[in-house]
Order: sequence, then C-alpha cells, then structure tokens
Amino acid sequence: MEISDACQAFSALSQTSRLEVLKLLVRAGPAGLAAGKISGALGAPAPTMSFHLKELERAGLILSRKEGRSVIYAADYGGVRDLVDFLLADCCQGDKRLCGPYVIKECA
Amino acid sequence: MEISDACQAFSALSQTSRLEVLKLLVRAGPAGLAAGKISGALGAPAPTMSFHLKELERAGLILSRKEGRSVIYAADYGGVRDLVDFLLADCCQGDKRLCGPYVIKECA
DNA sequence: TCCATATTTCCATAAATATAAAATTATACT
DNA sequence: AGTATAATTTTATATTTATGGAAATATGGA
Repeated sequence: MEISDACQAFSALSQTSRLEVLKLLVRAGPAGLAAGKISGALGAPAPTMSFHLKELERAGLILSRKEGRSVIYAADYGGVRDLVDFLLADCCQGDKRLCGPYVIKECA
Repeated sequence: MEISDACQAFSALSQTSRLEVLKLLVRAGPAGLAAGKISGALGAPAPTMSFHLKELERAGLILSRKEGRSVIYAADYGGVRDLVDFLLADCCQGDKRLCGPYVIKECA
C-alpha cells in the first residue's frame, strides 16, 4: 500500500459522519445497508451522505452494489485490514521485542 | 474510546507529512527522535513540523519528552492500538463468522 | 408512457486546515 | 551576562473540504 492510499483512507475517516458510516457498516456486516437507510440512520441529507459514501468508497473502505432502485453499501473488510497493517508495518525495524507488548494481540 | 477521539486521531493521520512522521517514529521505536531530526528527515521547516507534531500528540498517537534542549518524540503504541481496536469493535454485531476470515490475523 | 422512489451530480457558500515567515521561549555553554 | 542552539507560538495567507438546495439520472410499477 502506497502512503498516498493510506493517507486518502485516513482522510476518509477524519470526519465524524464518515466514521459513523463505517462503524455502522462494520456493525451491519457483509449484507450492508441502502444509501437511503444510511442517511436516514445518521440524519444527514441525501446529497451530503452521497458525497461521504463516495469518499469512503474511493478510499477503499466500503463497497457498493446495485439492487433494484437501491445502492447497497457494505464495509470492505479487506481494505480496512490493509490500512491497519500499513500503520504497523516495519515496526521497530522488525524487532518486536521493543513494542510487542503494546501492539501484538493475544490469540484465543 | 469516543468517536470524537477516533476522529481526531484519523484526522491527524490524514496528511502525508504527519503520516510519514508516524511511520518514521514507528520504525524508530521507543527511543524516538528529536524534533529537529524529524523535520530534517522529512524536509519540512521547523514551524510546520512543530504544528504537525503537536497535532499527532494531541491525537494520542505520539509522546514527547524533553532532553536538554531537544524535544524527543516517540510513537505511542498504546494509542495506535486503541485506534485500531476502535475501528473493528462490535464487528458484525459480534458474530465473527461473518467477517473473521477478513479481519482476524493468524497467530504465530 | 407516466409517476413515484432512490440516488447522484452540479453548484455556490461556509468552514476548517496547512503553510511558513517573524517573533518568542527555553536551555546549555563560555 | 552574552551567545548559539532547539523548538514553539503567533499570525496571515492560501488551500482544501463540507454542506445542502436544485436539477439530473436511473429503476420499477400502474
């Protein structure tokens, strides 16, 4: 992942409405939600939400598909994962003893 | 973590210079780097970099300490971790069967 | 075809953010 | 005290981004 891609993704998340959209879609799961449901749920006018959804899609964080008259948006889990990985890549020059306790999750 | 905190953190990362700073500090490890070294390494004037460093610190992504005349900045691994966790909290309403393959990392 | 619904594009305005020069503060050394 | 170094604050300007009304596009049903 290029730094400009990561930057665009973080930029997409740097706005309350858009962050709320992603959280909503992460909660909703792969089934996703229609654009109208999203703008309704978050109380934003349709044009405003359309602008934000396009931004999130351009950033590779959500996906869209058409179903009848609706456009269904869903979280792009792969994209989110790539972004997280980018942030911690090459951590401590590869020496995980330095930061491991802070960064590595216990596994179940 | 409040959504406004997460938003502020993503906002801090939504800018190439600042994202480069965090990557640089993540690579540098807990020892960190002096403000002057950072602005030198990234080719930005001191006031500009000072503005960006303050932004990253305010967002809880880096820490600073004074050493003589220098101010040493280092990645705040706990803060980064909290941010990542926020993004995927309550994923698929807790049913990891839906998105697990995309989100959960294999453990070594 | 005509109408209602769903969403987007266009556009103008408002608001937030980045940049860097100049001035300021703080520390160390002689 | 005097001087050099390190970093920050102040300030003004330039740039980017968000917002939502009005108009346009696309689909499905009567």
